[in-house]
Amino acid sequence: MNDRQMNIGEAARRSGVSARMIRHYESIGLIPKAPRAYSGYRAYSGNDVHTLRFIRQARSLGFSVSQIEQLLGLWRDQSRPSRRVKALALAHVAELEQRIRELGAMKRTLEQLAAHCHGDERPECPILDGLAVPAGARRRSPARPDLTQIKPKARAC
Amino acid sequence: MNDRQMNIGEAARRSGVSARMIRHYESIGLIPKAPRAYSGYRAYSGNDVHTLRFIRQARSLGFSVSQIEQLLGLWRDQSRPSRRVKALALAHVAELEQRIRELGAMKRTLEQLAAHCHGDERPECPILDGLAVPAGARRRSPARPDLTQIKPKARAC
DNA sequence: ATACACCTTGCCACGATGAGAAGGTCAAGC
DNA sequence: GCTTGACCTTCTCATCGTGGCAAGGTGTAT
Repeated sequence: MNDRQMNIGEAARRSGVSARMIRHYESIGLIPKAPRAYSGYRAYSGNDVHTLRFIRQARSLGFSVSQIEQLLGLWRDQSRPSRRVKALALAHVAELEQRIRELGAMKRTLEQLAAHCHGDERPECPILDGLAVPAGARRRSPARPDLTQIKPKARAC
Repeated sequence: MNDRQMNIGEAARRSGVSARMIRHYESIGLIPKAPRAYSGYRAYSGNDVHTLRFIRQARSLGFSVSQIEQLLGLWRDQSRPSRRVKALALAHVAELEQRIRELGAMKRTLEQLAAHCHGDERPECPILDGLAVPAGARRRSPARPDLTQIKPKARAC
């Protein structure tokens, strides 16, 4: 029943992946090039929609496109050892934890600064003062190398 | 002693902002155009370095460039009400919290999927199955009621 | 004079997504 | 037939912060 071919719009609606992103995924090789109808329109099957849903789900869990590439490969490989999938998933969990820790550190620092700020009409502001002073100089134990330096992985989500 | 003018490289070293990013910040108007020596080299003062450190610190706390623009404005305005700074900071804390929540939700979902995966040589894999099924349709897994119901917070191996 | 470190500008790339332009295709209604 | 409107095609540009590379000018030390 799902063997009906459909255009990109319907595939987008059914999968939850925008038509724009379907084309994008095709262009970067994440999904194979869709066959074209005589009109030049891309033609998708129910199976393709299934794949797109897989991709959307993986994206919503924060997997990068290259990770999804691997996941798709494992998904299609009926004889994969589940060990490899689990390793991928747990590695991603670790990444998520790392990013959560980084954001948490930012939040904590900022909250501490904000806690000391009156937040009224007066100009004195420990928040601005805190930003103006290098992070390490604000510590009780003056560890020279600023271990508080965090490097966001250039990947906002 | 800090009135000495310096080239971009030294300003970068002293502030912790790369020369590249200093030029970038200048080009997008976050910092004013640096005066040029006869050679065409940009000339920076100790004050400029101070500003750059402020920027670096704000970036490391996750403020966006446009937010930093506002913070710089408040920093320079000696008569700002600290209320406005605090509002900015707390709004950013809320953003951070939001992102942390999102990442935490991803992590939790992924951990739950991983917890049910044996992670051995066999191909069966609840992780891939979970990705293949739309999120809403995965309330319970009737296939293995013993695992899903007994272990609420199963930890992955 | 020659080497080398530093500076300049400019373009390209990342990742995932959105916006828009300019044009082709299809199906329904007259 | 013809028009309309929804849908499709490709293309380019923008986001955001950062890095890389290239080609060329400058400054200083040997």
